[in-house]
Amino acid sequence: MLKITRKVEYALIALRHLQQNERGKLCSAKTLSTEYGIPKELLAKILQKLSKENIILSVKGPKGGYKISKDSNTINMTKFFEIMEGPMGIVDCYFDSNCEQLSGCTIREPINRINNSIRSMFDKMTLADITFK
Amino acid sequence: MLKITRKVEYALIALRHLQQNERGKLCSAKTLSTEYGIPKELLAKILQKLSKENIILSVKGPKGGYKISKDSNTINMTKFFEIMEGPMGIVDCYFDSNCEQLSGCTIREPINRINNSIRSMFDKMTLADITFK
DNA sequence: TATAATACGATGATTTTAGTCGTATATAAC
DNA sequence: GTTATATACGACTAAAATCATCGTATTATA
Repeated sequence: MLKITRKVEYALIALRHLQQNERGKLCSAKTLSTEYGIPKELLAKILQKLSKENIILSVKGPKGGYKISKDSNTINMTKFFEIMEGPMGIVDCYFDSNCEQLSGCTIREPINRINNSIRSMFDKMTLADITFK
Repeated sequence: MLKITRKVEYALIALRHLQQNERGKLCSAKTLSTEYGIPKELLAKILQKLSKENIILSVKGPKGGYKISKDSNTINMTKFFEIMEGPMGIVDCYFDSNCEQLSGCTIREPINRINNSIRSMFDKMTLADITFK
């Protein structure tokens, strides 16, 4: 419980690498995959998602690959997690609420408070805090 | 990702009920189960665990059941989560580390910082914050 | 002695997460 | 223009975690 997924982990590893890479230099999914022992196809899809969201930039063809984009610094961790995994909340009932507590949920408020605390914590944390420091 | 489990959810609902119950009055697993629409056997096991950890007190036999213990106020959420689910961390490599990053994990430190932030947040939060307020 | 409760381990089902495969598209180099 | 190497993307399979059930033992009340 309260875990981040491998997808997020892999994304952070890749982003850190690209972030610290020489400016403008491209790095392919294959390179990253072999360097960090991450399944290639899986990493590829992760990089594609990051690219789609303009966190990284992609170049196709031989000698192609990815590099970090300027946007990456401005993104906070809440947004990053939601890009990678969809809506973030410690319980599901915030998004797809088909929860059927017979007599009304008694822990909604306290759960809400926990949730807000976590979100506000990640709001204040930028992607660069993870990929640089 | 970053979700609490149903087990924890059910525990909190049950604890809140017991907390707000008349002092000394017992409440059975069956009662709680039907009142909140929680699978009986599952809830039973959760209550047994809480009892084993002295968060609640159990009485066997007909007219038996559970009631809140005094200890429950002194427990923080980090401890509570760990009682319910074992070691708490946003990644596994803190406990059973058989992680095989070929060239050393590059995100260990930042992940650590996130982890500490979450833990310290839950350290400051008591079970009573959830079951009372 | 029958009944209603907790105690607990084993097993099965479901859901989520992780990983793979196949195919299309773009582009550099020859 | 053909080949090789890269990204793009959707469908599928595998593995793991979570959720739930079952069976049986124990305890204590009436």
